[in-house]
Amino acid sequence: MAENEMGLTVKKDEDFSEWYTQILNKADLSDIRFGIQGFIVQKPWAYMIIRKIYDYLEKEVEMQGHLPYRFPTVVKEKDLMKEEEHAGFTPEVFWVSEAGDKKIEERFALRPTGEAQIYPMYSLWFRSYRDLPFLAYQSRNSVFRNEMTTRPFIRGREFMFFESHNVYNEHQEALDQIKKDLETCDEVIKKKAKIPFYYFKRPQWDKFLGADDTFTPDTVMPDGKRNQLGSTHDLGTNFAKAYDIKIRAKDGKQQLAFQTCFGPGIWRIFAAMVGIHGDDNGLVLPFDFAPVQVVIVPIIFSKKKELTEKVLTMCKKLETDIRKMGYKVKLDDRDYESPGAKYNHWELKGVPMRLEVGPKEVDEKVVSLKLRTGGDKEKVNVSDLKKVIGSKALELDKEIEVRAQKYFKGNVREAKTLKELVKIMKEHRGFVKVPFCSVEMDGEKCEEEMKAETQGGRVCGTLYPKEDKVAKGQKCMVCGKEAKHMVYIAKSY
RNA sequence: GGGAUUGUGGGGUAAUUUGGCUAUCCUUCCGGCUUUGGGAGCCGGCGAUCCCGGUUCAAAUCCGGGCAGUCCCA
Repeated sequence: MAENEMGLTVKKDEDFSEWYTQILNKADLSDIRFGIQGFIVQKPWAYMIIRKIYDYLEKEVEMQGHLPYRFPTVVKEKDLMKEEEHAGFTPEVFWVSEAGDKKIEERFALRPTGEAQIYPMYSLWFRSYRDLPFLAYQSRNSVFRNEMTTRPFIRGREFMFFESHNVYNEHQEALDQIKKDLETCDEVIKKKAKIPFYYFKRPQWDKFLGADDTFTPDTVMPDGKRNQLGSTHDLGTNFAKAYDIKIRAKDGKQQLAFQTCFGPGIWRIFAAMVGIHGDDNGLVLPFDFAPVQVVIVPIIFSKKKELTEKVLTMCKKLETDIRKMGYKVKLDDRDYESPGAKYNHWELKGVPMRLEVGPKEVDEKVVSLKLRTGGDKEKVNVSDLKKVIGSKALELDKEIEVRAQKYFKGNVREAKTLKELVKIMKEHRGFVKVPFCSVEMDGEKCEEEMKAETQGGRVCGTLYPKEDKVAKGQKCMVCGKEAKHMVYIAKSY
């Protein structure tokens, strides 16, 4: 009877929007009642998962030689304006223009992404080709004055961010780094978080302003909308020109430095994990991301003291042993909740593995094990536990991965004509692969027409690094000219 | 950025149309008894009309403004 209030009351397939809102609340992931538009509180269960995403990313890029640093929370107006003058891009920001009751003469902004605050320093730091390459990153939040509808962890005015900003002598080094950024996304987002995605090269009209090329890992959410999980940019020497990042080359001449920047959207990755892996009972988490990996639920009886003692003694020993094995374990020995209530609670939170221990288990020296992804309860000998937790963790991860891949594949379709595309997007959304004339600037007008016809479909780009082949004689689905590329269309957040 | 809609205990709601008595019910939470192998039961208790202004004898209810949320569409 309490089911209606405590568990999820909608099915993910039937109303994803409502499901998403409910799970954020009921799994205790965020609190949207902070009271300033677009700013939310990340509660412990969410933040522990988010921190894990950071851990993996930081480890990956540090292995590539990136150094950590931390820039201030603010950025000078003059430096922001440079970005606009040279790249034509100024994000909407919050201005700091008063301190106490005094006006600040030269106002400054709460920082959006780091280019405008980092590159002026880079201009001071590098003098010689010997100073390069320079690879560094920071993990921190980003603030925009975003007037659009906000959605927790997907679009807000403040969000958790990660950015690397690299400087090179040669353009080839920049291109190599783009590939490494792709590998980083593969490693963390695909392999660890089990989120399938496409790596796109964005069309020229939709790249990061000031970049020569933009690449993005994009996935699709259960409501069929594209979720851009990050981006990496080949900046060429554009920003070096704007921010005066010059080095003395081997031959003695001054030259502009080449740059890349890479920014996985931490919250977007989190939102994808919640939305794609979760089910009608709650969160489903890959084993390594779970704040609690193994929960022990004792079956206890208030009337039978001795029996309860016996059960709890075994549970406490299990807890200690499992912790020693290196797993994050929790013994839920609350005596005022029924076992059923506990099962539902921890399933809502996405704990991967549950061990039940009652009098029967104590006598047989076993535990009953149940996986979050389903299947029957299994009895496991206590002496085999270490081995079994390890193998069950792999089994769970595999199951999550297979489900996610199947889901992703089911959200990719093909269309040859605009009419077909319109029909598909009306019914399914997701990614649709289509023949398209051009991803250079001359293709933009075809996108506009397609966007109007499909009510918001956008060209995500071409697959990278390996573009789809275009069959002979394929025509652009919009203008009918020869199709030079196969591109993917999707609506986005 | 466009449109729609909402704001009542921690969460979900009734009363709002037609202003009026002690603001309804469910749940959570707290205390007690009892119970525990898939969301137990009974008894008792705490707890609310988003903010500012206006109209009125009287405002959760009507009017104006603000703040915030949700949904649909770009």
